[in-house]
Amino acid sequence: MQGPLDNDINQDFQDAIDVMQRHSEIFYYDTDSKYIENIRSRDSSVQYSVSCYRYTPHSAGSSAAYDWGEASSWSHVVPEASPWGTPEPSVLYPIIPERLRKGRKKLRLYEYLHEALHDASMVDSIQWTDRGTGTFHFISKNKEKLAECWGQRKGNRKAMTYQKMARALRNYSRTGEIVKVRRKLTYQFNPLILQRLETMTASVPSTQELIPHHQIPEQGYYCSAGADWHSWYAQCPYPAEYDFTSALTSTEGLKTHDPSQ
DNA sequence: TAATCCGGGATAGGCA
DNA sequence: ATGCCTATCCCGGATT
Repeated sequence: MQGPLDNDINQDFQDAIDVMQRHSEIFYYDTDSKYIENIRSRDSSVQYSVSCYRYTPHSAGSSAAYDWGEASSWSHVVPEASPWGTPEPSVLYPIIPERLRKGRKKLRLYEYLHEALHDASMVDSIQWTDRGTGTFHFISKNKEKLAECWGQRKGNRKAMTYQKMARALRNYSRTGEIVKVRRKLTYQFNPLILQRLETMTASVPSTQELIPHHQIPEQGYYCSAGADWHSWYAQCPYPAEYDFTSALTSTEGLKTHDPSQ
């Protein structure tokens, strides 16, 4: 349940992020075992803010794959020197560098969209409509850019288009992972999926980490996915089919009951 | 009327 | 080799 106060806090918090995004350029890149995140202010009077994270494999010395669900793999460290004192990184990675994903199942579209929703460079393509309910929308003008990025991320030979990406999104309405909202270019995450994505996001560096913790409301955006179940359930095309118990415990996608069983 | 968006069948490709 | 799952392709209808 989200009260008016929560909404006010969330709105203020979102406003703050919007201001940051408007006045800053946020870049990510990684070195050997470190992931460096920068907010470079467009206002020269404001100093850069830098966050640096060290990725620590659990079995030292081995080539252990990055454990997506393991929060302790990342630790916040103080960078030895400002990355801006070093040559500009030639490659800027998306929020989750693809090469850190090895050993993990293929990136799902809804995971990518969730990433994009936290990616300042994608704010002109996709935005939260209501983060608390997991509702988001594409920006008509730039939605193709997001689709192209998705296609590139997948390594497709042919260019991805919004048409094709939206078709994949509609497939999710069958599994309940994402449903279409009766509003143009607007979709909604399943609350359980959103909760899981938010949990994963919280274990990986994000722009949220750049905000001093004492300034983050305890029930901030990242925790507000506690989810408007009723509104989501109303959108669900096959509500009777969802197995919420297994969905809560499963690490995979939502399962559906086979009526024939 | 054209452009855009949406829905869905068919199929390719990866994976267990 | 097979079946399942997901993404992609493509077309037609609805909406703006």
